Amino acid sequence: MSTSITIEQLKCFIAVSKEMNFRKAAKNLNMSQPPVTRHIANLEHNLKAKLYERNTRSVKLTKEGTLFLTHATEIISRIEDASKIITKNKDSMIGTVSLGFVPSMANEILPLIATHLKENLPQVKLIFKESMSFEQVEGLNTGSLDIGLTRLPKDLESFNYSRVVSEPYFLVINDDHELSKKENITVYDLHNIDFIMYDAVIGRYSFELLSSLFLNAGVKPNFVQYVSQPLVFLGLVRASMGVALLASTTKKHAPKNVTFKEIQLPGWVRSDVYLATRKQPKNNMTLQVYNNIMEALYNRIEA
Amino acid sequence: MSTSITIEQLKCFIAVSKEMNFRKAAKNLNMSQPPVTRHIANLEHNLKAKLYERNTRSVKLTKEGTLFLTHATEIISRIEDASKIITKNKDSMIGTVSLGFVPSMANEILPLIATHLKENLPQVKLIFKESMSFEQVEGLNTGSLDIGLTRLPKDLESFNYSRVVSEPYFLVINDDHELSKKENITVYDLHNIDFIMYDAVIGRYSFELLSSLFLNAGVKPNFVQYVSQPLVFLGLVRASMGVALLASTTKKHAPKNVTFKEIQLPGWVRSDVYLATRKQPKNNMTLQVYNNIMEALYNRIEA
DNA sequence: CGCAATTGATATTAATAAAGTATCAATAAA
DNA sequence: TTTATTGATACTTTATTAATATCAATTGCG
Repeated sequence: MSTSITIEQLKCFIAVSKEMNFRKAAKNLNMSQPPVTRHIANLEHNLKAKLYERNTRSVKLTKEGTLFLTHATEIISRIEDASKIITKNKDSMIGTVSLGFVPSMANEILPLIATHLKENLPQVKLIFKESMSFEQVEGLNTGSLDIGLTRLPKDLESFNYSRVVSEPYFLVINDDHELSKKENITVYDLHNIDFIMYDAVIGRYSFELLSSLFLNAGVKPNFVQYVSQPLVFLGLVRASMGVALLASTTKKHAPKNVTFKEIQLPGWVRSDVYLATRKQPKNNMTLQVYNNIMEALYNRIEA
Repeated sequence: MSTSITIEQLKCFIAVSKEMNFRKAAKNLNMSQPPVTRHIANLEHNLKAKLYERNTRSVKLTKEGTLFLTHATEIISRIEDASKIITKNKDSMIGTVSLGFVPSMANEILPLIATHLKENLPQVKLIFKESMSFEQVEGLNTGSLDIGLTRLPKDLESFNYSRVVSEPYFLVINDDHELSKKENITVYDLHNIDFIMYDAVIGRYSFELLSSLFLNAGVKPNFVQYVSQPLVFLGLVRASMGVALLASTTKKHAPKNVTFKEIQLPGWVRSDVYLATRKQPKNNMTLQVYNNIMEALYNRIEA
C-alpha cells in the first residue's frame, strides 16, 4: 500500500492514456503488463479517485482521469526539463539569479528592473518568481531565491535589505458614496463604513497594517469582503460594495466612477516594499544584480 | 545505479537544503541519515552535477544546486497540488457567503450585477465572495454559496447553470518580440517560445484548457513562469519574460509596448464563465436573484 | 596538544517493494 | 460455440531501499 504518488505511477498513467490499452502501454514502457495494472491501481488509491472506466474490453478516462492527465503530463515534463537544465547548463548557469516579487510589483517595477538589467548586465539570466512575502523569506533562507521584492521588514532582520517603494494609501471610493464629497477625511470617518479588506493570508502585510491602524484608532469599519487582487478591489468599489484603502500604484487602473481620494493617516501607514538578499550571497553575481536593481529604482525615484 | 530521478530524491534534496545538515534533514524526513546521503548521491549522479559542496563540517549549495532547488520545490508542490485538486480535499471557505465570483469578473460584470440588483431587488443584501472555481462548486454543494460566477462546466452538471461570458483568448506580446510582426499566428507558432503560464491551482481552469490545447497540438512552449493575476501577466510580458494567452477582458489594462494580438485557436479554446446555482435553492430569493442577474447580463449582451 | 563531540560516508545486514511468470475470467467477433 | 484479446490476480523471484553499526574527518575547548 504505497502512501505517496510515484513517478512510475505517473509514467504508467500517461502511457496508458496514450494507448488506451494496458498491454501496449506496458510494451512502450519496456515492462510486463501486471505492474502497469498495479501502478494505476495504486495511483487511484492515492488520489482516492477512479482514473479509468475499464473492463477487459475497453479503457476510458473518467472525468477525474482527464483532469489529472494534464497535471501528470505537466509534472513529468517538468522533471525532465529540470534534469536537462541542470545537466546541459552545468557550466553556463553561473549567471542565473532568481528574483521573487509580490504581485503589486509586477506592473511597473518589474519591467523597469528587467529592462535595466538587460542593458547593464545582459549576461545575467534572471528567473522571476511571483510569491507572497513570507514565501520569499523562506526562499531566501533555503537558497531557492537570491533576491526578493518583499514586504514584512520584521522577518528581514537577517538579510541585507533596503526600502525601494513607499507609497501612501488612498481611500478608494465610488463617486456615489456619502464620503465622496467630504473634505479632510481621516481614519475616524471609516467607522461603521462598509469596507473591503485585504485577505488575511494572501495580503497578510496590508491586512495586519490596516488592522493595527483601525485598532489603534479605535475605529471599526464594517468588513464586507476579504479580497487580494487589486482589480477585484476596484471592481467591488465600483459595484458600491464599500470603500477600500489601496496604494497609489493601482490608481491608473481605476474604472469609471471610482476615485482615489486623499486620506490623512499616521506616517507609518504606508505601502512599503523592500529589496532583500542574503548577507552572504552565494555568488557575486547576486550582489551585482542587487546593486543594479537598486540603481534602476533609484533612477526612478529621481524621475 | 538508479536511472531516473525519484520523488524521494527530490524530497531529500529539499529537506537537506532547508536544514543544510544531513542528519537533521533525515530526522525531519523520519528516516536515518545514510539513505539521505545515498539519495543525494544518486540525484547528483542522475543530474551529472554536484548539488552540494560538502564535507563532515559544512554543507553548501553549489550553483547547480541552487538552480535545481527552485525546480525541485516546484515539482514537489506541483505533485501535492495535483493530488489535492483531484482528491478535492480543499477546505471550505471561511464564513458564509452568497455570490461567488472568479477574479476576472470583478472588473466589469460585478458592478453591472450590483447596480442592476440595487435597482430591481433593493431589499436583497448580496454578499460577494471572491473565490476560485472549484471552491465555488464546493460552496454550492455545502450550501455556503447560493450562486456562483464560475468556470469548470464539467463540475456543474448537478446545478442549474448557463453561460454568461465567452471570450476569445488573445496572444499578449511585447512589441519587441519576434512574433509581433507575424501575421496569422496559430498555436504552432508557440512551440519552444518562452511562455507565461497560468498557475495550476489558482488559475486551474485556464491552466487545464491551455494544457489540453498544447497537448492536442503537440506544441511545447517553454513555460518560464506560473502566474495567476492578470496584472502580473501584463507586467511580465512588458518585461519581455515571454508571451501569454489572456482573455480579452484584460485588454484595457495593457501597458505600453504590450499588444493583444489575434491568434487562431480551436473553437473550444475560450474563456467561459457560467452562472450556477443549486437545482433546489434554499429559498426562493436565490432564484429571484439568479434570474435578475441573468437579466442584467442579457441586457449587456444586447448592448 | 589532546580529547570529546559532531559531521557526512560506507559496509553489511534486514526489510520492503517491485517485477516477472503463469493463469484467470470477461468479453466481443466470427 | 469457439477463439483471440483484454485487464486482473496469485505466486515467486529479483531488485531496491532502509537501518545498524562504524569510520574518518573536522572543529572547539581546555
